[in-house]
Amino acid sequence: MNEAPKPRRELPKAYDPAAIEERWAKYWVDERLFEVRTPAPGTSGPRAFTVLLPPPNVTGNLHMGHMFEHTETDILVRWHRMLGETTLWLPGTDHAGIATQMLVERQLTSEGTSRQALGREAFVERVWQWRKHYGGAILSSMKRIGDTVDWSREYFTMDDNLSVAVREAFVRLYEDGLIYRGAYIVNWCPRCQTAISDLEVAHEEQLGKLWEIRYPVIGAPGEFLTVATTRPETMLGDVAVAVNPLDERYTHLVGKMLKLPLTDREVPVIADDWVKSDFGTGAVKVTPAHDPNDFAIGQRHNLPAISVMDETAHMNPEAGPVYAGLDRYAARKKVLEDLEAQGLLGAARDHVNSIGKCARCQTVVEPRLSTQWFVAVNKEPKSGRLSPAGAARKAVEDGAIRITPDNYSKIYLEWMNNIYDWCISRQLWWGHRIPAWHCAACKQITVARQDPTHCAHCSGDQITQETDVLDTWFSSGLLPVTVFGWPPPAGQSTPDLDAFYPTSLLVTGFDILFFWVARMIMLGCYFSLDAPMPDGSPRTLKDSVPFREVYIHALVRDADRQKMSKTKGNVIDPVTIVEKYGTDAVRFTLASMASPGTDIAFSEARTEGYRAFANKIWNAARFIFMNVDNWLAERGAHMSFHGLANLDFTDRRNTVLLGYPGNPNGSGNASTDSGPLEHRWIMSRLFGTATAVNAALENYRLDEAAGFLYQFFWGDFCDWYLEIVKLSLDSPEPDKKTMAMLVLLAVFESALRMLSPFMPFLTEELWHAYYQGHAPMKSIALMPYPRTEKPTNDAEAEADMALLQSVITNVRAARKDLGVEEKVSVPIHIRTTEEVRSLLNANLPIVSKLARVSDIEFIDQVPQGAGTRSTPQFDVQVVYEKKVDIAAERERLTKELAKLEKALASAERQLSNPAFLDKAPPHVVEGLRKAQADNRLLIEKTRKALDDLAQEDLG
RNA sequence: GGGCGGUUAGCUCAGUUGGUUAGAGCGCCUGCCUUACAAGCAGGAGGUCGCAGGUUCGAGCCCUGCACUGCCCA
Repeated sequence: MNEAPKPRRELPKAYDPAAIEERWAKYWVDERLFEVRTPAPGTSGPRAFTVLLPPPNVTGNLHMGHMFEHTETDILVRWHRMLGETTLWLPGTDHAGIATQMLVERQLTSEGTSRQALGREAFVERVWQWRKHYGGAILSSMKRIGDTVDWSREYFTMDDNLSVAVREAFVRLYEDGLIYRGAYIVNWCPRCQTAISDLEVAHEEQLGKLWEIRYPVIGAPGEFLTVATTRPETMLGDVAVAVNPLDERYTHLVGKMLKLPLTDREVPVIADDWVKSDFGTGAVKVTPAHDPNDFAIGQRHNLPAISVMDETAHMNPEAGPVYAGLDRYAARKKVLEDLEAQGLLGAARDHVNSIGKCARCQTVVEPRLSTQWFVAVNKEPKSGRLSPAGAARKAVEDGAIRITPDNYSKIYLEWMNNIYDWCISRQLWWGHRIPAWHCAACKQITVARQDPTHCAHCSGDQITQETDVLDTWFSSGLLPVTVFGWPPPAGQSTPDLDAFYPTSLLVTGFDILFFWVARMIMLGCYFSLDAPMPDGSPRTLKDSVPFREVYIHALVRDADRQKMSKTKGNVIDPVTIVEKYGTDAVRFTLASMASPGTDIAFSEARTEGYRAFANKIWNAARFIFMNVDNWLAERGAHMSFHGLANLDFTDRRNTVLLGYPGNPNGSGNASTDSGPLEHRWIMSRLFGTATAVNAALENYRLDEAAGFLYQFFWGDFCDWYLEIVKLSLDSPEPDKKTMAMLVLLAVFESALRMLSPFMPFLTEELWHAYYQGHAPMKSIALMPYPRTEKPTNDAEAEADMALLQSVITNVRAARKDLGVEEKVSVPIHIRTTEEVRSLLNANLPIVSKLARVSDIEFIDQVPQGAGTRSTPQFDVQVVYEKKVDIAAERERLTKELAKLEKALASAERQLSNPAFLDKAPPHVVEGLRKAQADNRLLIEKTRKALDDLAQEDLG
């Protein structure tokens, strides 16, 4: 077992993330702190919280989007773990068929060879080699940024066990009638030479032309039907021209034949509703083999489909000898020239059309007629279950899956309602090869779990395996069940499915809501039904979902809100930023900007700010350690955690304070109920912050949670509490000092735990330093998260402290008005109530120290004018002889007066309205009355101050 | 063309079921090397909440229209 890296108790003056982060990152992995054993069957442990990592592409590197996604997930995962749940975050990568194949092929090209030269088997072996050597880059980055995943369960979609499951799933869907093979128009990438799914096509608006071509009408010399097209080269594959049946311009032509220019074919004029009369000329050429809409028309009218291009988007012999061999764009040029020459080319108009490009290589996609494998997502299987898409809709409609932000549910359902059959075959070599065999004799297909030797239909042995592989998303869509051991033995479940399925949460980006999320839901709901519930009862839709919650995170953009892209050159590499500012600062930046549904404009300035925050905490720790070490040394004691020995980890009603550490005398009750104000106040703020942070995390408001922590640590703890507590730490009274020490330590320890999910490295370092090698756990990440069932805020302490702060701030401001030097202590005069007076008297040292006040005199009337500040509760005057900047003072007072008068007017308007008094809730009316009274007084005082100023100016 | 969002301080964003004088971070201005922290401390400036109507005692928030803008789908 490794010792925890020894944190230095004597901290360097400045926080240096580079010095600590790699050490802890390695420690977390080496110690296997976040591995989760499968609970033994029948045991009922604490609730499990399970998250499946959306598998990054095995060829990929960590980019800002990953960093953000992982930060959000890790915060939530660490939080749940610290709440005592059995927390499993499962990492892995997918085999990324097209991307990986492309990459290795590029290597081969540079070596002067090719995939074809190598042959399929050797090529696949080569890809495995590549994966072994380079495929883990992103996983290393995950380790570096501290993702608390269970590395022992890491998966890869091409692993043996997952491959067996993928094959089983394919065979099952085929047997259930949900997988079929058919000839359809698919999106074909001529560069990748494979079919790709609808989702892998990115549409782009592009300025093109709409050409008009005249098709001669047969039997009517001189008459033409003019069609409009954006892709003239496809006319060589036309089989008809379609017009709208209601379009009177063309009714007389329907049924007639046209001469197809540049060919010797004749094609009919048909009527179809789909044609829009107001588009182009109202007549469209029909090319079923090269356009999805035309394909549909072709189906409706029983037209043939003539493919005029090959798989590389060059014209084939069907296009005719003149054009065969030309690239599609060269062919377009030639077709246009030839039409022009024959006088058949009409007008060419500018036209913005949407061009589909391959999401991988940006090549313009060619709709292509080919034979592919499909999942019939809208079909109900023979078993009578819901169709995959039907179940996936119902799961969200019924709330079995909750999507956050919830407007994505609508988008999801909208999309699911319009989903088409899913093309799952890819013409690649890298991937799960489709387990289907074609029989040369009877032409039938045999789909089997074990490689067959004979055709299942005619028993012939002339069978060859299908060459296509499966879409990567098919295997990643199965992950939620396959990573837990699906398929189970017949009629049974698996221990992992029992313990971890359905998973609790999926954190992912909007862009793969359909790519992957919808597919996981379809496949998860389908296949998990095989496994009964842990108690043996049948699984229903509610428990068949792959996850109960989906949190859709936003996009990370650059500081100018531009999408990051390699072509724009504005990509921010998270690793570079991490090295510059520290992982914690980057994580905190992302968390604090993670308002659900809003894209993040990532700015380094912001990260710099949060590095300053980390430094602030670092230095607070330095200060605390310096003091506590002296104090301990005086007693010959060291830090320990007596309270923890008795800590019941299952009693999670209150984990804000885990007992008071470092209490070497066994005495010194740290109860603060009646203690000094600052202790009661900081405790109240601590509990209040814990409540707020937990509530925010509950609602995926990481931005709010980060904000609360920032405010507490910097605002409350450092700016106020530490400054005040210095008085007690320097106190000659031992009891006072002990109490301060204990509260300070307890609050700091708790605050570190609260911050830990957000800044795991810094807090780990400081937490270990805190315990000087006597830490109660191997990691702060295994400690209970500060939480309390009953919010125990001390309203009185908070109100008193607010007043004290107000006095201090007003004195500081008045000092500035008079130009008092920072170091100089000055006497003040205060006019206030008896109550405030006694509060101030009880806390005189605080006011003296924080506002640099030498003496306080309570008087009945404070003169208005420079150096005086007024609030509803008090008037305070800084007594100091110095010339004031009259112009500046007048400006300030004038502005102040305007503000007050505006507020007063607003209050008076409302209070004089009977309807308002009648209908507004009492506390609003009361508040307004009080504000009105206060403002009247303050206005009077401000006016007086202005008058005095005028006098002074004259004098 | 269909759908979904956005418009609040110089920048990036919060703003709970409508309720008292709209907040934060960064940036900016002024003064301070006060022994935890100059990656700091203290004080300060800055917004008629895109525009126009409407509902309401009361609108940044609800409704209608408009303008600008982003994304997804076809």
